[in-house]
Amino acid sequence: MMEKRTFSISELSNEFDVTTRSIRFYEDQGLLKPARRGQTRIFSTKDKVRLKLILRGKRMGFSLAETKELFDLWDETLTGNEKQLLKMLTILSNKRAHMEQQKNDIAMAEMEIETAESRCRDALAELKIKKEQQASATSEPESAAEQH
Amino acid sequence: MMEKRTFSISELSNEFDVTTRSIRFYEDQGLLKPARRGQTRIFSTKDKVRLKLILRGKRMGFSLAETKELFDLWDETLTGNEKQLLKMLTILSNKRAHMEQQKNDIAMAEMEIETAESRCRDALAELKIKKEQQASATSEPESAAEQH
DNA sequence: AAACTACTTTACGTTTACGTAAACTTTATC
DNA sequence: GATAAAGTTTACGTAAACGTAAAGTAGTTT
Repeated sequence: MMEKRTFSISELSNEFDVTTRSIRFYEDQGLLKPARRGQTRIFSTKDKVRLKLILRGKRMGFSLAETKELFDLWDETLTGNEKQLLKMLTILSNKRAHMEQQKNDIAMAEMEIETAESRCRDALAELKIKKEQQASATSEPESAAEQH
Repeated sequence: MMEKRTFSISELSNEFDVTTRSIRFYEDQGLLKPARRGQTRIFSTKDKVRLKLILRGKRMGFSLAETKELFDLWDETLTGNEKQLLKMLTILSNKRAHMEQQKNDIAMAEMEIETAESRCRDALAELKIKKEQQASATSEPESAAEQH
């Protein structure tokens, strides 16, 4: 019932399509904290979840530093004092605002993509008509006379 | 009725909250093509629109090179051959996919932000209760005896 | 005319997020 | 026990997107 609970670096690398270099870099920056067996890194499911969050954060435009700050604050909420908790709430609120902006951006972009697509389709249709005219002009030479 | 049709670099800089350095850099990279009066740049409304698109692209995670490619293809659709138009449609389709991914990411993140917020609120409520208990313990010393 | 303001070019510096190569260790396989 | 496979550290290199400083020009206000 329980998922496999540890992962090698290459397993994560394959699963998330990210280089081992990147994973090690994320550890170096304090975003991941894999255990070790000898020298070898052993990643827990927590590490795996965090890696997923890192990558999603990147897609959303967050820097590694921002994501790390969130992770750190999140850990502190377990034992956190009031100040930390309030700071966390502030940051979460900012993320919300950021996401609202992004939703707006996406909505605008979607509309523009639609108009761009129809412009392309129209242009293609134009080309097609021209081609057909050309074809009929060569196969029915008398129509060339009509062009006078 | 018509909007003012030209802008100085600092006007755009102020309006979009971006440095003049960035604007010049965008020109340097071929994303903007302001006219000149002597040495001085004169930006048209088209430039202004493009600047807006550049910035929104950035917020959406597009590189300047990607945005430039879109601009170039867009211009070509006016005179474009079939190949260019089909390429444009492909790219637009990719952008759509990208945006679907982003919408997914945002939806997930929104959920997680909500759970994070309630965790914070719960923790704050806990702290408040503790504080009140402490306060009543000091103001009503006999309750200390109850702790036996 | 002097000073101010906005604009310009040139060019080197900086941060982020890795890529890439070299040299080494540990573990599994033949 | 050699050799391959997967892992490691160390360290220099790189692309993108500007920041920043220097030095010059062009118009305009005092």
